[in-house]
Amino acid sequence: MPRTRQPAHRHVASVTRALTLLDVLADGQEFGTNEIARRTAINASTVSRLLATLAAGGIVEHVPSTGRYRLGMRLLQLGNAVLERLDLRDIARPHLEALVEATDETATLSLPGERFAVTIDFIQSPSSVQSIARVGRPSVAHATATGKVMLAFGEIELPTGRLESFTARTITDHQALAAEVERVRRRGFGQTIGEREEGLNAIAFPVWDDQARLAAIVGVQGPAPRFGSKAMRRAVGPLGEQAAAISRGLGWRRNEAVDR
Amino acid sequence: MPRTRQPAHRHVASVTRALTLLDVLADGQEFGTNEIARRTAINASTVSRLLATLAAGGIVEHVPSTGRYRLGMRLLQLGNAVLERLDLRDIARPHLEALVEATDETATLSLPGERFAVTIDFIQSPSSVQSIARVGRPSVAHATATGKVMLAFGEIELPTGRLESFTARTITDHQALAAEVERVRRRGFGQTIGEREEGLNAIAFPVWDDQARLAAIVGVQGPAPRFGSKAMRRAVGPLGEQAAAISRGLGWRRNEAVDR
DNA sequence: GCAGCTTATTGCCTCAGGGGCAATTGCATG
DNA sequence: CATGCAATTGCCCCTGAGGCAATAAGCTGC
Repeated sequence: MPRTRQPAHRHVASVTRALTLLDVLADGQEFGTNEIARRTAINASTVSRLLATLAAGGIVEHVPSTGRYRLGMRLLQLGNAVLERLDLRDIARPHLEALVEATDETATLSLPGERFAVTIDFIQSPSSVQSIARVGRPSVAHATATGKVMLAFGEIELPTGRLESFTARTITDHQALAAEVERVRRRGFGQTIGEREEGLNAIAFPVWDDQARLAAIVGVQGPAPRFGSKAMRRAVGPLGEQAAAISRGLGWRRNEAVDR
Repeated sequence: MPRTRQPAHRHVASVTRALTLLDVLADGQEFGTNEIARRTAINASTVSRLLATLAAGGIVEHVPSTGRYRLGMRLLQLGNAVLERLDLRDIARPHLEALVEATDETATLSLPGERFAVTIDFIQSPSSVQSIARVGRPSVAHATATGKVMLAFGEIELPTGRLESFTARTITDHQALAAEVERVRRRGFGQTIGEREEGLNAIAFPVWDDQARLAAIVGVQGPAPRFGSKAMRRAVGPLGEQAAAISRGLGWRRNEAVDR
């Protein structure tokens, strides 16, 4: 099996355009053809034809009653195919449970991505009614504990564009972010205090694969009144332990999986 | 808001091709460019460029170590965006729980699609170790209880192509299928006995929306030794009740949602 | 280590097919 | 009833997508 020529391809414009449509639809709302055309600056006739093509593949669906389009069922299937291969989840699950047991807060497992980390599993705190985690949800790099861990330990450079502000405490300055990432690196874990969402605090630890590269990120998050600095400090120990335990689990699994 | 011209569009070929690639990748395996090219009868250079385009959008990812491609994280996000809008799930959840409580078997909730139904939620039987349900999994129309309900009560015509055989009991004859569907219609629910999978039995009921159209399908399934004909007969009552309860729930919700 | 296989990617050329415009149809609104 | 906006489609032109062949990079067996 040959390898390793880095793809620096000519892209297929119509496919790129189709993906742009999905960007618009990704927030869960329904949109009309013209609405999408306006938001993407693609000609409405083109949008109409692209949507029809995507609809034929089940990627989007046409809602007859409104004449608008939304994401289709096929995406459920595809999304789940992705989930199925993440055996990482199976390994990590008991540790997430242990974490919730120990901290009484919501525990999350995320995978580092290109620009943000993606939640692939979580266990809700028994005390939280409202869901604050969701599979597939992106963790913004500069404003979440998970994201900071990704920046600190993943092999990626810091974001260069504008840093979106979510609350008054969000780090929006590149210098400050670099310093914070350095702190995370030294301290070994990431932390946010109301930077992504008012009153939401979190800490997150890296999970390493057998090559000592960032494989995943585990985090604990909770509402400020309950999960304040004291509770966070108490949670650091258990979280670090469980993160390490998952790393060890990955090691075994990897070794088993190596077949050559 | 204008409406209702039925799209009978010219499709965009490159996008269709891109979707074909996803078909191949959908089973969860990794594939190389040439491998995919062979399976889809698309030229390898085209496949290479399409994959690069999809990879740029996060729909697939390039695994550097093997040089192959697999489905990407973005699909998690998109799949979950679909799930988020299915408030049907929230309505149905307690009823699924009640069903598991009553029958001790796995309960599923599915949405009728074009050619098959899609599982959108389920609760595992406490007695089953092995998972026999999964979100996003398609229920074949002619070989599952859920699928039969879809054929019987959805506004779609029976499949015309070859009926794939999964076990010795799978209905593969169109006449026989028509008769079975008619029986489902009269009896009010669907049933399969080892037709989709050896030793797996199931029954399924329709859920109606306020327009008396098929909105969803609830089912109960279990292994033959435990969930035999007697157990199935016992399960019919509770299943029918819960299905009706969900239909009522939908009614309320719809009425609340109507804003014009 | 070399010869010969396979695989992935890219340059180049050509022409099919995709994009844009404008016309058409269908609703909605005043 | 007139006007306006949305969605789709016919048509034409030209771009950009696809195919071929060349190239690069492994991997396999000897």
